[in-house]
Amino acid sequence: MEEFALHGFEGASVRAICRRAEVNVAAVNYYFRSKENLYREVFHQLFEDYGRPLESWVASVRTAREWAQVLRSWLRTVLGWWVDDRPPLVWATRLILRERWTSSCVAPYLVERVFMPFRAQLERLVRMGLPSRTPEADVVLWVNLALGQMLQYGIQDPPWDKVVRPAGWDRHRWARKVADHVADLLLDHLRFRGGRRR
Amino acid sequence: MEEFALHGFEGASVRAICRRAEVNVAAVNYYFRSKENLYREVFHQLFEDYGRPLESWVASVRTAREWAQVLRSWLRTVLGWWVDDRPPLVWATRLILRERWTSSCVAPYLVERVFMPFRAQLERLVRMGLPSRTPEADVVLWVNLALGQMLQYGIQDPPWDKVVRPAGWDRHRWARKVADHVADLLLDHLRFRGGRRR
DNA sequence: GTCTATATGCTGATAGAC
DNA sequence: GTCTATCAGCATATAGAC
Repeated sequence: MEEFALHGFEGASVRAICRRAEVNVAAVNYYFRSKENLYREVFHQLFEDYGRPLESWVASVRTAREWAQVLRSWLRTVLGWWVDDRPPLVWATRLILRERWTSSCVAPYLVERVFMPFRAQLERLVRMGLPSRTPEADVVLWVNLALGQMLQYGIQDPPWDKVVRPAGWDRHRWARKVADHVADLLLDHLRFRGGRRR
Repeated sequence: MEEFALHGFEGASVRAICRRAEVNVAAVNYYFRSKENLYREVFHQLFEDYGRPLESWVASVRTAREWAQVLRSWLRTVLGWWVDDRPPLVWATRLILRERWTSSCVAPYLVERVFMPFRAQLERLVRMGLPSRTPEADVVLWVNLALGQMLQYGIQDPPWDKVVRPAGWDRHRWARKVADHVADLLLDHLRFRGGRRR
């Protein structure tokens, strides 16, 4: 996972992976048949339950008060994941960002099974704050407003860390500030209209 | 430029570049001394004047009305660049996004000489809408809210294009919608307080 | 199953003919 | 300046000994 996250699919070498795993170089091809299959396996293991723990929060919303709380907590938690620089979260973030801008064979899996369901959670929360006949486009605008911030703050390595965060703020304190800013914005422009079953 | 934009620094091969340029493989090392120097040259040529044409807009703001207009035009124009899929803009976007998440030797140049000045334009516009003693952090929040959208919509290749834009919207019409949404948001929460000389 | 040795191919860089 | 041939090194994958 770490080798792929640091160097990408092409940049990571089977030799380096085997050296770090303390196995011989033939092991990858013996157990996985190819480097590509190993890469797929990494994604399945890393992303199988991505976003799953938050699903119950969204499903439990009943009142306007709960809606506001869950929306804020969801943004705080998820942004917290994206700025986390410890394994395995940092590997997941790096791999998503890599696949987003240079897609490989796993990109369809990542979009369909990981990103779309994850995104659907926020979409559902946003829909609760808009009239029932709101066009799809307006929902997407608000969802992407928030998701754009995830992208922005995922990976804060030099020299780009200077660009993303003011001096004197550590990543976690800043992530909370950003999440609250986005939450305030959403709560300011949306109004709870009751949780609708899909 | 295109080879580096499509495959990255490591993925692009000197042979492929020379084939496409219809020169022999020794030419790169003869003229540039190394592949890395060629890469640097690509960045200098591509980014020397990035964002320059918009600087005069920002400098010309005098009234609240002009401020609102320039802010909106700036966002529309820049987002238009980021969703543009024609050379050389699409190469520039791809290279920025690559360098953002897997930095190489040119990243410091890109941050200092390209991204920071570009970002400073928006920062100046945002500052015009906030009280003079507003903490740095609040300015960064608003600037990044907008810049996060650029990232989000830069490169809309499958399968990620489904994630970013509702069905039935072409990229340019959608980019305008997004820019206006962000502009409305900023104009809603900020108020022109006079352009201050820096 | 585990490992070494090797096959085959591509990489960036360069020596030397023209 | 331009080009071909070649170098040394690394890549994935695999054959075959143990």
